[in-house]
Order: sequence, then C-alpha cells, then structure tokens
Amino acid sequence: MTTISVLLVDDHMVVRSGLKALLGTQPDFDVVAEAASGEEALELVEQHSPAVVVMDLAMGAGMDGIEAIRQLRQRNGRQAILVFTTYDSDADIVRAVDAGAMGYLLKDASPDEIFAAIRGAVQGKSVMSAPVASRLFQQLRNPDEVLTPREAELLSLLTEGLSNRELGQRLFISEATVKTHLAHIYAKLGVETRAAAIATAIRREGMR
Amino acid sequence: MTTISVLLVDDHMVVRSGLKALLGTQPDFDVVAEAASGEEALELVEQHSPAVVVMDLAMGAGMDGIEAIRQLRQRNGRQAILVFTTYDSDADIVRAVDAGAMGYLLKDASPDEIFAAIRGAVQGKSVMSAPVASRLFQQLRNPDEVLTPREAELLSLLTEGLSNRELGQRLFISEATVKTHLAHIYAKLGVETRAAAIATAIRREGMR
DNA sequence: AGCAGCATCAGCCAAAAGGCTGAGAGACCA
DNA sequence: TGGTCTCTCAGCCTTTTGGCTGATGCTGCT
Repeated sequence: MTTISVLLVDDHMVVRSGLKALLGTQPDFDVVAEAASGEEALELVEQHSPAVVVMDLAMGAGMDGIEAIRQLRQRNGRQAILVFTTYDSDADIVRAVDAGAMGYLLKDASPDEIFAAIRGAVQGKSVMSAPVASRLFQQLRNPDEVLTPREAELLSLLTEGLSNRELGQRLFISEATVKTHLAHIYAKLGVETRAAAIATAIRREGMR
Repeated sequence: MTTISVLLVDDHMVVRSGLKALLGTQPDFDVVAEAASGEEALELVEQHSPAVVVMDLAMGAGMDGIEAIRQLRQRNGRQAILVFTTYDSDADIVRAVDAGAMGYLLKDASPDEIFAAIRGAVQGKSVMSAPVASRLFQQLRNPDEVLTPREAELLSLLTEGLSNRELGQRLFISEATVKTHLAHIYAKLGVETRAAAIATAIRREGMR
C-alpha cells in the first residue's frame, strides 16, 4: 500500500482541520499541506507536488477554485484534483470538469465517500456525489436544456436586475435580440417570466 | 478554570470533526456530543445539557437551525447558543438573534475568534464576527430600510418568481396592495425593478 | 451543397409591471 | 386625543415585458 499525499484547499479553517482529522484516521493518507486560497494552493503544489488536491470552489477573496484548477492544469502537474464543495450547481460542475477536475464531492458526503473518491482519483477514476452525477446525467439526456454561451452570458447579467434595454447596451445588441435570447432562456429553464428565471438562475445554476 | 461542555450541530461531517479537532486543542472545552440535524440537536441537549450549543443554520433536510434555536429556548434550557454559519445575510442574523442566539460567527472565523466566542457565550457575552456586527449596526442606523413583516413575506414569495396577481392570491390581498408593498420594498432595497429586488433578496437577504 | 444551430434583428399586440396620488381602518404609543 | 406605522385598496398613465411570426448572416458538420 502506497501513501497518498494530499493538499487541502479551503478558505475555512474548520473545514481544513476537519478534513485533516478525517483523513488522519486512514493509514494511506498523508496531508502534506493546507492552503486557504487559490494562490496559496498553486505555491504549495509546486513545493510538495501532492498526488491529490482536494479543493473547495468558493474561496473568499482572490482566485476561486475553478481558476486555480485551470492554472494547475496548465502547469502540467500530474495531481488529481478533487472538487469538494457545498453546492451542486450545474454551472459549477460543468466548469470544474471543464477546467480539469477529476471528481466532484459535496460537503455532506460521508467519510467513506470521501476516502473512496481520493483513492479513486489517484488511480484516474472519476468519482462524484450522487446528486452531482444525476445532474450531469440529466444534462446529457436533455441537451435541449443546455444554455448556449451567449444565453448564459445574458442570464448572468439578468441576475443583476438589468432591463432589456440595459442588457442590449451591455452586450451591444438590440433589444429585439435580447428578447429572443430571453425567450429561449425561459424555455430552457422552464419558466415564463424573468423573475422566475432570475430565481432559478441564482438558486439552481449557482449564478451568484 | 471550569470545563465548558459543548454540543456541535452541523449537517456536514467535516465541519463537525474540524470543530471538534479545533476545540480539542483547548483544555477548557469538552465536546460532549454532535448532532447532524435540528431534531437530533434537541434530543442531545436533553441528554447532555451542554453549556454551549454551536449551531449551523443551514441544515440539509428537516428542521433548520433557526427553528432548532427557537425550540431550545422554549424548553427553557440554559444553554448559550452560538450560530456558526457560512453566510451573513441580514434576515438570518435578525431571525437568529430573535430566536435567542447569543452570538453569530462566520465559518471563516479564526480559531481564536471561535474560542473567544464560546468562552464569552457561557459568560453571557454576545460575540459576533465583524461583518455580522457591521450589518446589525447598519440596520440600527437606517431603520427606514428594515422591511416590515408583511413586506418580508411578500419579498420571500417574490423570489419564487410569482406575478403580482399570484402574489395577491397567495396572500389574500388585492393586486393594488401588492403593488404598494412592492413599491415600498423597492425603495427600502434601493432598487427599481422586481428583477433587481429578487437578485438583492436572494444574495443579500439570503432568501433562498 | 445542404442542413442545423447560433446570433442577430423587426414588427405587432396583449399582458404585466411600475410611478403617482390619495385614502381608509386598525394598532400602538406618547 | 393625536400622531405614526402598517396594511389595505383604487384609478390613471407610461414603460416594460412577453408571445408570436418571420427573416438574415455565419459557422460547422455531413
């Protein structure tokens, strides 16, 4: 049995120490370092080149988790990166996988799930929490409901409370085009008003 | 120096074990039990009557933290209740204090802050994280911006994407009254459209 | 070459939302 | 008793939004 070196990245002290305590109960894990931010994570990966990086996505200030994952990947490290976060928003999942994450765990996962995910990650296996998997599955089955890049961009601005006119100005398109995009967004989200679209976007798509 | 018995309430295993590890470094803390839900918390308080209850607000399913606090207070326990959560939404802060919380800590608090808050709580002192305090302060300075109960109720429904007509039906009031309330809400939140009101409500007021 | 998806735009119409003024009833407090 | 808050409602008018139909240019795939 080989030892798996782990780097923990989370801006919450309690979470880091909790994870460390949990992993400490297993003989094959070795937490070699802890980072409280994306920047710090990049440094510590350089220094320790851990086998696995367990990373939160929401990181108070500065670089967020997604960006950190992306940069780690660019530096062609061979670390397996495991997302460990509170929310299972569609947008986050897609972006994380896109950035190069190996797995996606939710913070309410049981210790056994966490252990299994880390062990799987070093072997190149993707492990994800059940709700995360079901969301991905859902997207595969209903590709019609996936927003186009432009639509996502518009939806993101929509959640800031802009009017159609303002949206048009911001995106350099006519109000008519804004309305067309909105109609498509509403259909895909399964809503009928912009109010409901905003609510859905912030809650389900995680556009905060 | 007396020992302070503590009950931890959080639906995330990692957070509980992190908190336990942190408190374990101090000689005067004794974590006597851990609960993963509001219901469990009530039971365990009965059994152990700890001096302090450290409680998260967002608890996956079932009873949430606020309700748990309320019920603990009704059972005239003498526990000091300390909220330990991720967000500092106005609504949550007010409701928690209202329900009987002694202090309000954010999860990015440092170990020292956490220790101090718990020690303070048993002595009847209110301790809260800086961002929390500043929000309360803000409310005291601008009482004009505090929503009335009815307005808060309406805003909450608004975030579900209902139309004025639907809001009226849901609250058994006319559409005219709905519009009046909305106008007041917009003024208090500093917005001009329902879209912006929803965005503000979900993000700032924590109405998810 | 042709087709599908995406992004762009127009015009028309009905419905919804928002701004404004005014007003009555009940609660609470000085 | 009088003042202040809160909640309730009405009418009027403008702006915004949403539904519908149809159309163009571009890209990428087959």
